Amino acid sequence: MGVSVKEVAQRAGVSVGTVSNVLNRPGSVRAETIERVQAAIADLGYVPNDAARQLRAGQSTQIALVVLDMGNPFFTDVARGAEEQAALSGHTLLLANSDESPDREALHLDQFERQRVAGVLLVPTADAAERVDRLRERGIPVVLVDRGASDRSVASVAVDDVAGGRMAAQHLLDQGRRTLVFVGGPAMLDQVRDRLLGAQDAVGSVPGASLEVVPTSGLTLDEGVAAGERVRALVDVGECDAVFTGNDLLAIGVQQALLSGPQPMKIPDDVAMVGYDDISFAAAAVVPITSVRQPRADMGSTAVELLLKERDLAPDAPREHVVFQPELAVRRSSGASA
Amino acid sequence: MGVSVKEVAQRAGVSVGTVSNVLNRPGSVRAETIERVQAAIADLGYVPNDAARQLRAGQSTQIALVVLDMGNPFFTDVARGAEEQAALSGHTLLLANSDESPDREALHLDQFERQRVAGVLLVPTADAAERVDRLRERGIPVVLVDRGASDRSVASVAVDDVAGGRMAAQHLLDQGRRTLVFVGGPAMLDQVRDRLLGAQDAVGSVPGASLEVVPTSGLTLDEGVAAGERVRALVDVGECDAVFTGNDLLAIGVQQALLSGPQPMKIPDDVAMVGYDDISFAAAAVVPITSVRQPRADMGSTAVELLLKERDLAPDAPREHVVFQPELAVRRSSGASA
DNA sequence: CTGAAAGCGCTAACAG
DNA sequence: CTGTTAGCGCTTTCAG
Repeated sequence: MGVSVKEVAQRAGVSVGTVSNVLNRPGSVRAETIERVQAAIADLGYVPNDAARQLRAGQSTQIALVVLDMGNPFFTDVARGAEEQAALSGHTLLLANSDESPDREALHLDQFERQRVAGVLLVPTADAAERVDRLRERGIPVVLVDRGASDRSVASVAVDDVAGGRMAAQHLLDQGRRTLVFVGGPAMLDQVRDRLLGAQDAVGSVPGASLEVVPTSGLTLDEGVAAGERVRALVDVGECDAVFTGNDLLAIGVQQALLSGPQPMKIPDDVAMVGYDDISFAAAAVVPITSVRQPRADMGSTAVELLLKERDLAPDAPREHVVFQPELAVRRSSGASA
Repeated sequence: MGVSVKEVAQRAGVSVGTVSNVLNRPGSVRAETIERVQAAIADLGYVPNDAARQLRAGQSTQIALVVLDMGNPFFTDVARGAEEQAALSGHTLLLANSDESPDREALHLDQFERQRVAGVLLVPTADAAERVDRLRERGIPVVLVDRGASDRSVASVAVDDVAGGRMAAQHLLDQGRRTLVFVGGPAMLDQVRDRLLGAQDAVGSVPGASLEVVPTSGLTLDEGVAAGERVRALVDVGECDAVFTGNDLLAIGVQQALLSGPQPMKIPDDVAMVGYDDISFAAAAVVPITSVRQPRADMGSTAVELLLKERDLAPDAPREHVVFQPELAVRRSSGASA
């Protein structure tokens, strides 16, 4: 179809090998020849064919990132960090969305296998262990993102979600709240589970404090709205004076439900709230939301770094597990300033 | 490196051609042979190499979408619509972010050219006409998204932004507001320009009404916060009683600025607000934001449809220009219910 | 420093 | 229905 090295070579009066050298090892070509070749490239409008190059190389120059929800600013920020870091080494980022569905995740992973990507950064849905092993057997390095993998020989970069959950619950307890509710799910997501574990830990060490769980089937705004209705019922009967949500999208949804309708609740008076991720919308909510902050961009760039290191690691060598510590961004929703 | 058709063929006791047939035209192969080949594929863990397939085909099966801001839910929704439609025809979506930068846009476009993608859906930064022409000369079809292209022979799918702008301003005027401010930029973005034009049109037909422009250098939350400070000053001196922003991110930022500080403004009493895009966060803002709604997912899927039609269109044939009509989602920020 | 030639993995004729 | 073969465009020895 298009213009190929052959035509460029012909036009410049050199061989294809020389054209390739001009493109990839200009140091080994006479200056005058380079010029001639480049003139031919410009004249003909030659554009290298990545597929051919890649077929030859045996591997693509793309790094794939599979996230749980592209509509969640948390993940787009992680992606941004990853993209920048990838660019530094001439790699390009391929972004895919699993929508928290293992099937969609598998579909994407299959596709990446066929593409022979240079590596995969995966925010896993549930136990994606099998899929991960398979990729690695095929020679595609994998780094788990936003989730620890202490038990496995897979590199990972995550935030200490147990600490984050504990931090959130402790903050609520410090404000004198005692009947906490955790909103989040699906339970099989490790991130969610860990945040809940941390919260339970904090609550468990305060006599008289309780933590109930309102499960959701996803970490989205809509799920938050639905869960908010159930939280409202609990508040009404005096069984909830504080809410901790699995992420900020959920928190924003819960808040929306709590504040709407004929009898809007007072936040933080009736219920205090803490979210997770500290996305920029959390600060812009009706009542600005206290949230557990994660170093999003750093997670992305670190994941890429770990991935690139994989190349010179023996298959059975131990892997790095980078764990960031979360911070609490305190805002009005938790009633801390009062 | 990996397993290839050759090894599968050997193992199954057939030729490579037959393996290829099993994969691509199973109808023309005996059932028993198919089984044998598939067993070999499973045993060996064979995964087709896309690069080779693509090299042969001359074109990839990927469709690229370049958006202005991956952090903006508006664009991720467009992407979602596009991805689903693309999947219907066995295509895969490649998402790229220009961050409103023509340079980054060019970088991505170059990369897509090398990849020989099946087509490009582009939300153009400024006048990307040259780049678009070049892609099309190279045989890569292009569809412009979120922006009309009436003057050009390039297919496009957009929303009538002039009508949207007019609608927003008219709504504000209907509430009795007279000193409007438009927040948005950069001015070179066609979407922004059209929305402003529509607003000016509406304002121009009401005696005594005015429209001032507070320019921004991007359509982000942060830019909105910065612009909000300037809006506040205008409100203070009585030169603004209503704000219309180029998109919802800006609106949320402006609102955040207006509501913070020692003297928070009253919305809609002191200033009424209307945004654009109707992203889900608009309804969850401190004061729920009235916004001009665009059919995001439809725009994405329609763009893919137009792109696929391109293949059987003569280079100089006229192109379709799908234009959706926006709707106004009225909420508290514009004071309409009062 | 440059040219010739082999081959990456796959598909599509074309024969048989 | 199945086997053989010729490239797709590129890089990379290996000679010269």
